[in-house]
Amino acid sequence: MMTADGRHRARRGEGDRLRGEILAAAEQLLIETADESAVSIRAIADRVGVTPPSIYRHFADKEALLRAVCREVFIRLDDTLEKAATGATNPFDELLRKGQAYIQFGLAHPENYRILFMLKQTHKAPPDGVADTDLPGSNAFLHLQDTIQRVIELGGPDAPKPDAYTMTCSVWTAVHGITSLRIAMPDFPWPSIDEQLEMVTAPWRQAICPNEHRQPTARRARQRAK
Amino acid sequence: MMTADGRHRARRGEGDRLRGEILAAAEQLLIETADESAVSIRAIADRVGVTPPSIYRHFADKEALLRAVCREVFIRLDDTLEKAATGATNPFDELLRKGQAYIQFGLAHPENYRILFMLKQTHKAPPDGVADTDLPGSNAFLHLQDTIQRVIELGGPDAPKPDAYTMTCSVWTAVHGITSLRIAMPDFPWPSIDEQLEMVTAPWRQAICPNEHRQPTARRARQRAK
DNA sequence: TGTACATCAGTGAACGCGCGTTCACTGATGTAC
DNA sequence: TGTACATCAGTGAACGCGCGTTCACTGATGTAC
Repeated sequence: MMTADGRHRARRGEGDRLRGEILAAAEQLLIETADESAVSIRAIADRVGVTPPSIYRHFADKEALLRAVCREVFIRLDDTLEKAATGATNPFDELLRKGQAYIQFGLAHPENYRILFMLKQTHKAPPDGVADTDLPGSNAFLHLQDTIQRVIELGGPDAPKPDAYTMTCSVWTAVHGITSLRIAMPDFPWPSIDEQLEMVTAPWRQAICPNEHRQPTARRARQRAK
Repeated sequence: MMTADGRHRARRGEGDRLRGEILAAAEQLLIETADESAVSIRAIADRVGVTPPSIYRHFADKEALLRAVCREVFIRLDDTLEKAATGATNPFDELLRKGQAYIQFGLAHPENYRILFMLKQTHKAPPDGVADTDLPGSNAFLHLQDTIQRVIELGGPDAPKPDAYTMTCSVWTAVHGITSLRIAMPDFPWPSIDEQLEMVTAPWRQAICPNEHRQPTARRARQRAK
């Protein structure tokens, strides 16, 4: 028997092939249509070239499928942030790079970002019996907390020592604010992202690294790169 | 002829009565069900005690209805912020109060907040021929910009003088981040809102009012209130 | 004051649609003899 | 090497559902004479 569009069906051991194609198609649809409601079981099946019921051989229901998509996107987000961090010259620089990468990731894949952080958390609920810490989303968070811990330790003995966890939440919250508001209101006359990041971080830089001179972000980054 | 649930229908001049009831029902449904998809023409009509087609005598289509709901919510948000500002002892205090009120407003009416700032901007597009500045949403923004202008002027001659518009966007973005991430992920172990606000504003307070002593927000507020 | 009439707010039935999901099935693939 | 058989990935048809919207209508309200 052939698949609807002429592909041969998966062999015995290849059950995961279609599974992967389904996930890829779901993500593709999210990106292309930029419309969560366009991502239906039927549309996904269509895109893969398969009939809707065959989805159910790989996912219990739509909910489980979306949960799997979230998992993929979380992993990709974490990867992106970690890659962005390599090559940083110091923890503060690393934090800045991660922030920029986070925003760029969200703006480049707005509907993916949307299902992670702008919808009800249903899709993100762990399947029964899986601890929160096993979720790929928390990896990105823990990695960020790492960076921030090092930023805090960077400060001189007189610098304020905020709680790393609270500060991680605040940083996340800040970049999420920039990202999600732009996704929701792309037509608003936003200032440039660099301006916004500079405005948010400038006094922090001052407070945490009080012995450095205040300079525009971009200039500092360029100087460090030398 | 009587309405479906026994109310008398509106008299000639009272066309706006049902209109108002429809808007109220739509908002009620958003709040109660906390589920945008539960707000259908049919559900709204049911709630009002009227048949679905009668909605169309008051709104061209569902889109127009949601636009009207947004308008109402924007007005209420602006009111809430302005009320929160009265009684502030200085511009910085005013800004803080507005920030707190904004977050509380969002958390108290999460689905209302959601349709304003977490969905695609379709509902918020002005009807043809209406300038952006006529939208009630921009009132709240302009009022906030006012406050921030005064905060900036509060700083001594040596304090940094950031651009008021950019800074307004940043403040909005910051409180939106706190609000929307909590709405999307209510089960995350967030720090307290006060902690988060303090963490975001502390270095700013330092930078803008460098001649004041740094103190925890709450303590300062209490002292001022005396 | 009484009557004929126009208005128009709201009705009731129906439309076509796309959705998630189910069910019994088919037939290519792999395996045992 | 050839054949009978079990497996199970994917099919095709159908389900019931709630949705937004349309249409011709009804009958209470207000008005003109």
